[in-house]
Amino acid sequence: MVDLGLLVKSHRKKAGLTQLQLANLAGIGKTTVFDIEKNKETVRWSNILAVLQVLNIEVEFKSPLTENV
Amino acid sequence: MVDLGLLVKSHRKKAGLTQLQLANLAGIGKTTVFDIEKNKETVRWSNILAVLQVLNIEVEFKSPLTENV
DNA sequence: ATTGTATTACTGCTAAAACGGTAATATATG
DNA sequence: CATATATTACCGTTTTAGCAGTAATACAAT
Repeated sequence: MVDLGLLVKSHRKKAGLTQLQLANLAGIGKTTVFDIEKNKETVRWSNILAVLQVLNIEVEFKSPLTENV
Repeated sequence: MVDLGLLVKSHRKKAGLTQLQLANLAGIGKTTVFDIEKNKETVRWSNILAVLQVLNIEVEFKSPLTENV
């Protein structure tokens, strides 16, 4: 697994956004953005997806069975 | 985005597991496994991770900024 | 067709995530 | 240093995901 929290944080910084701005853009609460950056894994998948979309981050799943997207 | 539900389902089948068995192995409820396979995005990230671990599926995040893992 | 198994669907209850507010700490910036 | 902004942390409240139980439907297999 990758450090999702750090990934989100670095992308947010690169985009020049504060946690609050990112939260608003993603349509979620600031606390949740904070939690995601802290790698709290009990957040909703939908909330993570919302953040990733704003930051233009894609998700890929890989396994020995999948050589595709 | 990929069809995570279908991905989980196909991997589960390949592993010869029922939803209930997968749920038990992942330490979550059968309802949640069902929800994941139905692409319900309001499930907890931790529960998705638990299922992915059992099925040996890895997660990757990609963006124009990340050429690495 | 019938029996068995798996999946899908629905229902309350409970636990906890999400949230805004606020406060304290940290991190700039002048 | 001082001021401003951002981050981290904590706290109630509200919302809701998670869950087991159950029932109904689908799907095999005999």
